[in-house]
Amino acid sequence: MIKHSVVIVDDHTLLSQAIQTMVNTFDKFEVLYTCKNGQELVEKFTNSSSNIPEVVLMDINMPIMNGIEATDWIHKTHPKVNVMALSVEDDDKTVLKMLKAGAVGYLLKDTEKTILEKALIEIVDNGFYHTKNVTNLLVKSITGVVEEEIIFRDKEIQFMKLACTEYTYKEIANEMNLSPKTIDGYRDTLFTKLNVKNRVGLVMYAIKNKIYTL
Amino acid sequence: MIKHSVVIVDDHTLLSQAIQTMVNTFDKFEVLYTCKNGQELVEKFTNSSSNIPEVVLMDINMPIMNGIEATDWIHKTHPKVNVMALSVEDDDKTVLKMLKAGAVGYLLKDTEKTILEKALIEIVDNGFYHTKNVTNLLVKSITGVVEEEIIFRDKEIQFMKLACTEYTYKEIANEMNLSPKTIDGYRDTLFTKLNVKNRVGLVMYAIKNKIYTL
DNA sequence: AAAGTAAAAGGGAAAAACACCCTTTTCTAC
DNA sequence: GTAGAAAAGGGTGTTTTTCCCTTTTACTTT
Repeated sequence: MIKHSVVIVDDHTLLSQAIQTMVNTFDKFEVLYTCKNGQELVEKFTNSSSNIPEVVLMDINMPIMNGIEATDWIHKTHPKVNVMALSVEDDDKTVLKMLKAGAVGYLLKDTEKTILEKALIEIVDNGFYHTKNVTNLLVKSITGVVEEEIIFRDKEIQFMKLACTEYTYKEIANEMNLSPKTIDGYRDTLFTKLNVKNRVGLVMYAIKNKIYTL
Repeated sequence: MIKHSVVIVDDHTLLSQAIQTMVNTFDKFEVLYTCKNGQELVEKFTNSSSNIPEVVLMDINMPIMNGIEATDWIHKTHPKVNVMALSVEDDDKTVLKMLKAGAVGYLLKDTEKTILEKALIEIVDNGFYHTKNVTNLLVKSITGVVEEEIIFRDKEIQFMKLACTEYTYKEIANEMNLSPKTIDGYRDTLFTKLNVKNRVGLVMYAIKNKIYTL
């Protein structure tokens, strides 16, 4: 029997190797190789067409090129490859971003071995696998319950990151080579955009939405 | 050949099962069972003496009873059991806490399969396995380079949590049924204690040290 | 009971943050 | 090219934060 090829992308070597060992115990699947991040995957894909698998198991939080960017890239350049997210993150926004990027499945790392096998089989057979949670989320998203992404400009992102430090606004202005007044403007628009009252609210938003990473 | 028994504790089922599969491929080791948190492990241990393994692979971040508490419990009640931490956390304080709790090894999830096997072998043979990083850390800790834990009063903790919200200090004072001036005092002593310049510094400290949880 | 100590409360002043409203410049689409 | 939008900068006043330093209150300890 020809086995379906799988590639695992996760920055934690031990985990990707462990999942590799596990997937290799599945009758219908075998792991082609593992990657530590999206960039490594891109290199593998572009190096040789024999490196293109049928399914990619993709972690989301990775350095250099994260799971969302990598999924997006695969979806655009190799649309036949099925990407399944495999993550600890289960917040609505992240899941939706991953699905928008083209993932055909989303599994939490907190699932059973048998579920992983079942999901892989469904993906090669039907082209997708979604748990109840993800389906519910999709329904919520089309009914508009999930609030849409706020778009930030580069300067705003940069400002938010600096606002998460002990710099005063004057120092931030200096750091960004802008007038303190411009910084005041950024702050004011962000306060309105994000519906926060003060700098602490801004900081909490930046952290929760991973604009500033600890 | 009699294999050495291993128990894996990790709240992410898929990962513990994957590591289980991997450990079972090692010649000298076999997995007895896996647990989702410290509490489950305690129950297993107390239920039957046949549940006591030689080695425990312990994750740190878990709900209900975390890796540090669980390691502490094992160390006190079953001193013959070797606990090896297996975590993504690699900050000095966490590692030291784990070692103080009695862990005889500390591996990052970002290591090779062969290292895990090597570490397991060393642990059953010599009673411990430590990477260079951990050894360096231990040297630092005895030379006092690692700063010791700062102790907070209950009111300070409560204040710090509220300082991470959009409340003004006046509102915090109201919330805590204290005079705004008392709150000023808390803030001032904390600024000194933590060596921060302003409220954002305080917020960042509280988040990094998990006093305020998102 | 007196003394000592630490938490709580307070006064005052300067700096920073916040709010609001307005003008000029730059970019971009039609 | 021009209209409209976005970005940047400006002015002014209010509130909050921050920093010193003092006083009161409460709680031990001897």
